[in-house]
Amino acid sequence: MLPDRIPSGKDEQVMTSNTRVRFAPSPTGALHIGGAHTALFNWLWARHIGGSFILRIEDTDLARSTEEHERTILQGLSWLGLDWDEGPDVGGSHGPYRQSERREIYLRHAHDLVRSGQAYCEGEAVIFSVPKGRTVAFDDLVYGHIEMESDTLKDVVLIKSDGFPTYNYAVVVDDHLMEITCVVRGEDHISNTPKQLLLYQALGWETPLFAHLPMILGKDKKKLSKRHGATSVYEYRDMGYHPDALFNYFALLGWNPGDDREIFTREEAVRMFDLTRVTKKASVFDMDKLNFVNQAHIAMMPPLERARHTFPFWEEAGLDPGSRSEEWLAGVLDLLEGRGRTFRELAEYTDYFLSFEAVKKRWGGEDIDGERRGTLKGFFTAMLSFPSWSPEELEVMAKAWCDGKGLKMKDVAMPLRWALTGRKVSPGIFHVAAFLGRDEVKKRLSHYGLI
RNA sequence: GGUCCCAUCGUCUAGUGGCCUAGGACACAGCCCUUUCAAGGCUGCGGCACGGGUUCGAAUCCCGUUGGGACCGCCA
Repeated sequence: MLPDRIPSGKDEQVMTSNTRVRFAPSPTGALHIGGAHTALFNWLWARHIGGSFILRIEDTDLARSTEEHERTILQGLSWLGLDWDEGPDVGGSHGPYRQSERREIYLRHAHDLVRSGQAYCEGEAVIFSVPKGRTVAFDDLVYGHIEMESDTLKDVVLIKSDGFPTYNYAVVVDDHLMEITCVVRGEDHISNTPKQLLLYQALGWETPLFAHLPMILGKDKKKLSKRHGATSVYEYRDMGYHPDALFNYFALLGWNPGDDREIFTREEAVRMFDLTRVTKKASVFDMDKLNFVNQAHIAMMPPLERARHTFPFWEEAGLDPGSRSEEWLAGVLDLLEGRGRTFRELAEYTDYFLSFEAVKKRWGGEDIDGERRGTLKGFFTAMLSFPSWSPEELEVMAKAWCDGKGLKMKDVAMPLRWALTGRKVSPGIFHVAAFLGRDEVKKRLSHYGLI
């Protein structure tokens, strides 16, 4: 009754086309990390094997479900780059895809169970009587063989007093009717699986395959919650993470391609993904690693795209990137050469290109005494009248000038850095100067009385 | 409490009995590069939870202990 073969290797080609997996969120909040991770693995498997990815909304909790949350979840999935073949918004041949719209169906099958003596009514509720003395077993694609005695289970409420189905019941009815072939969900559902299996048997339905995914925990190894920081994918977007990077990082939580590759594109992940390579141990969400992955993705994206992603963060910082061309903005970011782990940092690290005001707020021209000021004036004046304005030639010129005066490069580079950026760190300062242009550099140096 | 699951560096992991004096990545430390900070390169730190078996041989198989997690809701 339980298909005990798992699709792998050459068999994949045969079984593929009708593979159907689903992500079934409850619209009681934003799309959080755990949900996104589960959705991602379902999507990855569907796309890898050429099957269908179905989205189903489990809105049977009247008190907490809202349309607003449903919209947010759908948008969150889209932001992550996950698309679905059937769902509440796009429809499909196995709808409706909202449980609140399938009440007749749940009621019908519940009554069948009552009629056949496998369930009983208690007030308005319908309850499944768990058969005694049965060993319920299944072969999880990730966790292997799992079995449990039915005697350890309590009867299962099927229909609540409000007429809505419970999770454990609705999930069985829907997965069957929607012809889901493999249920991929969080490991917290392993304990629920036996009672669902009993329901499949009572209804006379074939069971799908199951693949449970390891949980994602916080740094303290406890279930991820607000205490651990951002938990919804939108918070990551707002902090300046690229969806491809979050995608890449999520894919690495509980799975790896089998070689040493850690940075990959969506397409590469689809090609390499395999449910049978999913690990069993719960993993800790590590911001350091996410930052690294995000930095890697920012580094490999096309300059113009990088600029487009940074745009809103410049605006948020009160700057006016719209006054510049996209090419110019992309050029600014090119100067960063790998600096910055998030788009937010990219914007922050380049604010002085868009506004001298930001520089003035950070540095008032202090720490330069009279004697040094005189020396610097000499250099900056020479620099501003130097025929070439290419960063390389400016650097050569500066080096020669310093050598002639017995000075170190940093003796002139650091004051220039402060005057141009208002910071003690920046990309190569002659590259900054070159990009800013001779006039702007002159304006800033003159403001600080350095020419 | 009952049931189920898990257990390799701080973190993510490779590893399916000999290729492992355990490999990679992040983080951390140091060095190189250098006008600063990154990036890049190199080096280092650091792990098979513990105890029994099985075996010529165990991170890998079995049992137990310990630790962690999940479920046991008319939440999902």
